Amino acid sequence: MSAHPGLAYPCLDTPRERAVGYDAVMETELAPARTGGRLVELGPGLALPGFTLTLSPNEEAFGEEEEADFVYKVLSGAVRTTRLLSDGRRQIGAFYLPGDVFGLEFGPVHRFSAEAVTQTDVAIVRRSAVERAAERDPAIARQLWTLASHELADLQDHMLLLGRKNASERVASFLLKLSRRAHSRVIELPMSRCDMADHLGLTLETVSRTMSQMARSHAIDLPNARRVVVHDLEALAA
Amino acid sequence: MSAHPGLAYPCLDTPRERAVGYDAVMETELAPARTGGRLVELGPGLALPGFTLTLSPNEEAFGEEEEADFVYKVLSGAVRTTRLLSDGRRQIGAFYLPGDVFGLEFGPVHRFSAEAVTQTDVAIVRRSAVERAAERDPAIARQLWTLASHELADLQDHMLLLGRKNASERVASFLLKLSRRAHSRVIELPMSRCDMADHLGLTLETVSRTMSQMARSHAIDLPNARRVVVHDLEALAA
DNA sequence: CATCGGCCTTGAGTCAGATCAAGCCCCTCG
DNA sequence: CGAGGGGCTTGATCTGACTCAAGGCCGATG
Repeated sequence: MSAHPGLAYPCLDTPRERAVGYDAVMETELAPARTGGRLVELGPGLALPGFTLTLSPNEEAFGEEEEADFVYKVLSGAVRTTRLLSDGRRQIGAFYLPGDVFGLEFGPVHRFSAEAVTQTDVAIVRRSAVERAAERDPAIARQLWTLASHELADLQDHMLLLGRKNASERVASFLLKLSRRAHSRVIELPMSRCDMADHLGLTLETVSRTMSQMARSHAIDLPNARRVVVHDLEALAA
Repeated sequence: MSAHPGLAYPCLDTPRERAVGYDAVMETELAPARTGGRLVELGPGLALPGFTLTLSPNEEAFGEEEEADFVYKVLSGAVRTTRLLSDGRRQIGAFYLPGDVFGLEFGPVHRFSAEAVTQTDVAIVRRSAVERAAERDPAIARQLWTLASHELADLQDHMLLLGRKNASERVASFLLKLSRRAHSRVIELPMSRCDMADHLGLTLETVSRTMSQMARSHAIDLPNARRVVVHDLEALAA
């Protein structure tokens, strides 16, 4: 459970080194009884033995093309999944907040990398254990399909956002989603403007300007850069 | 199996009427022996009893929010999946060509609509039959996960395209994908410029201009609007 | 407490792609 | 064969978001 030093790099610095530290985890995971394994609840009524692990900011949980041996659940902090173009352009597919499951792959390898946004605790479960459980119990299989279902629905929504919405609609949709998710009009943003931009298909300057504009028009409050109070975003989005 | 008249509408005309014709299908499907049911191969070694159906251009296979009772496979023609914004902006999530399976949902309802691009034959299988088969046989369940896997991988790629690529990269990626898919440098485009634009997050004019430009620089040939011969797209995309 | 380094904001200028507007091509149908 | 219409192309213009650049804020650090 040791935290490895996060790799500091500017916003658009390209190829990141793989954070190490998995060998130890994999070893301990193979002997759960001796090393403090615990039950991880991947879904309602879907608990499997696994382990916890702390990631430093920007540390990778897994990299693109890496073997998908584990399924992850965020306990605290935040995780982003990213794909890179060879020249360093980056697309953040999704952010995962406490309670979210990520890294649930269908194929043998991950098709994107996952990195901690801030210091983050994750629980991990061996994929083989998940698969065995699903084959034993159709209800568990259905649970997994439900997880994947929400994932896919979010991706579809996000494609519409990336393909057809303008800057203020994108930012508004994002903030509304976070607000709904937090059940609160007050949002703590764990991610930088650059992360938001790479998620929304904008530049960080445009994100910043758009949020300033929203604050000026009293659709939101910005007590500081990482805190947003939503007032009248519905009106603004429309 | 009767073809219902396609609804003719301009490119960006918004809310489409639901094409009817399912009641008949559902009835026949319930009595397969008597009405010509056949085995539909959803994946390698995954054949289930189902039916065929012909869709006219622009006819819906299913609509957004409709119950996901069937899984579909394209036999001939082409299908697009679309999501709409209230003001008519449209995002085409994917095109499905002969051999492709679509409409495989995790949740109870479809999260997008599916329409025929051209006249299209599809095979349909009851979803309940698919689920029952998956619960009986883990190998079938794995087949379904593989299908979903490719779907998800494509969505991820497409998000990167929508979020971070410029117009010529988008068109180039699209044409390359079709070319790879067809195992041929000659592509027949079943879809209009408008459909391409709504898939790539561009306007139809930009798609047209970009392709003309590619033809002028001899990266492609355009014998006519719906046929493309790929020459040197790799170079152009880079 | 001063300095440093990330982030964030803001401004000015530019440009890729959207918008608006003809006109063309080609297929269908009378 | 001529008219009509849908889809495609092309041109002119506009504009929203990007780029480049400067400076401010703030937390970490010595």
